[in-house]
Amino acid sequence: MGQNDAVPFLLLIEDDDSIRTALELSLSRQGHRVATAATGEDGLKLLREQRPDLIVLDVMLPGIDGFEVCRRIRRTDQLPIILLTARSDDIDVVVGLESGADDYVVKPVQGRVLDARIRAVLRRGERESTDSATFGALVIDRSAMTVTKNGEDLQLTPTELRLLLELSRRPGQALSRQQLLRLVWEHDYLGDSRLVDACVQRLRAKVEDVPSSPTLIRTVRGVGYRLDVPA
Amino acid sequence: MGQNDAVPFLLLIEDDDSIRTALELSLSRQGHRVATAATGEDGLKLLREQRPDLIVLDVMLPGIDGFEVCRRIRRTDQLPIILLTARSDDIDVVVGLESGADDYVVKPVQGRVLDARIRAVLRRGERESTDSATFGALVIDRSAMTVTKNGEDLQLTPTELRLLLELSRRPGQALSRQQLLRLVWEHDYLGDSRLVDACVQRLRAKVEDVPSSPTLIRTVRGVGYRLDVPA
DNA sequence: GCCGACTGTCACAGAGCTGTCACAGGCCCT
DNA sequence: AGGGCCTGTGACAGCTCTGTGACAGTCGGC
Repeated sequence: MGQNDAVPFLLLIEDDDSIRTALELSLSRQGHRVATAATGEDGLKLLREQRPDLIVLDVMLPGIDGFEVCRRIRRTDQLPIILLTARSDDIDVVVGLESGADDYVVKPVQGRVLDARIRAVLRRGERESTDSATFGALVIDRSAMTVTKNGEDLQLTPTELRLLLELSRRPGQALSRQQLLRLVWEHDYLGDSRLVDACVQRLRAKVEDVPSSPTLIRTVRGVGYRLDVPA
Repeated sequence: MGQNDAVPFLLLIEDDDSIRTALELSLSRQGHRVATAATGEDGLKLLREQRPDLIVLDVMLPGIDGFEVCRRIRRTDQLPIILLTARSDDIDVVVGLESGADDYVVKPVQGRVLDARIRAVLRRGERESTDSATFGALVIDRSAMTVTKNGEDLQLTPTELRLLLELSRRPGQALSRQQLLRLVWEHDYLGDSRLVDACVQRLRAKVEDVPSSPTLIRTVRGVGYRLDVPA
């Protein structure tokens, strides 16, 4: 199963021998592992046997065409598919993408362009499960609801976590105490309480390297606080 | 906040008035909600305020260009970005995709093509429901609907099984009690009942090695629970 | 340097959250 | 109809977290 290998494992389905060979060579050079097939049937068979990470699929194939291969794959599989074609009609692009492809590339295509598109599609797949933001050594995983600093898990309380999440959604932007109260506490009133300050302090104690001279959660005098993106 | 709306909420960043207006109209017709900005700065500001589901970003912008906007967004945000440009040089495509964009579209572009590409990027490959999933010593067989621990069959009750299945479909992702109620019980309301907690506890008793210090089904304070993939 | 305003820090009491348990009703099977 | 297993509920204890007020420290303007 290719899913978690470091090197992407691709299946290239293309009937034209010279194009197939050229692309296989080029993609191998870019650091991919490549399996190839010349027909849709062979491709579907290889897919089941080898479980690639991504499929590059020519549209004009003998027998069942690329659109149909794409649809059949999509009935049972969610793996990324890039359609490859000589036709650049808009309607083809739409049909291709609607049959479930992730991208549609028009031939002739430079190896490094295809490579870049492959990486973009694979990246997208990885991202679906991890919505994260990075601030220096701090990584906020919004789906797991965890925060790590230099790779170590930080134990944040629910309020601290909500505060950090709201700040991280507006990086570099100063948020007033009033705004933070609304966003994090869902209060509308502001007594002159030290509520926000106290929570910021507790958060800094866990997040900052030197809590007394913070570099991430900066104080904006007369306003509130701001989460900075280190340079 | 666009995250869970049915209608995709897009942010279009494009400095050319006529193109921007045309695209906005076209995308609205395709059923999207659209916000627009004419500069990178305004776009970044709108992004933070409005939290769109996807960004369509022109490359040639006054001030900071599209590539740079893209890179800045990627430091803290994982939302999909489609680059839009008049230049079709291969090198630009590569640079664009490497600055973190999900797709790269060359102007002029038909509305329905852009729409198809937007939908392709947004299409969330609902996590592939492979037949079996493994979490440490735990193996979940979705087609047989059985769960084994160190090879031994576990006798889960129907509700426990549904709960485990829902958690395992989103490994590493924290699910709130509310979400779990909807997914497992098909409730919409959340009284302060201990329902979810009680079921989790029963599940842990069967699934965890040491139920009192669980390593698989983790509590996320203030949120809910999460099924972790052991390292 | 002085002053006022703003911010950081601390300790503590009360609130809130979670884990746990016992129990009653419901469902299914026999 | 009876019995056994599931399931949902409420109560409760333990623990963590939260909000508050007081006070010290810091910053900036004059």
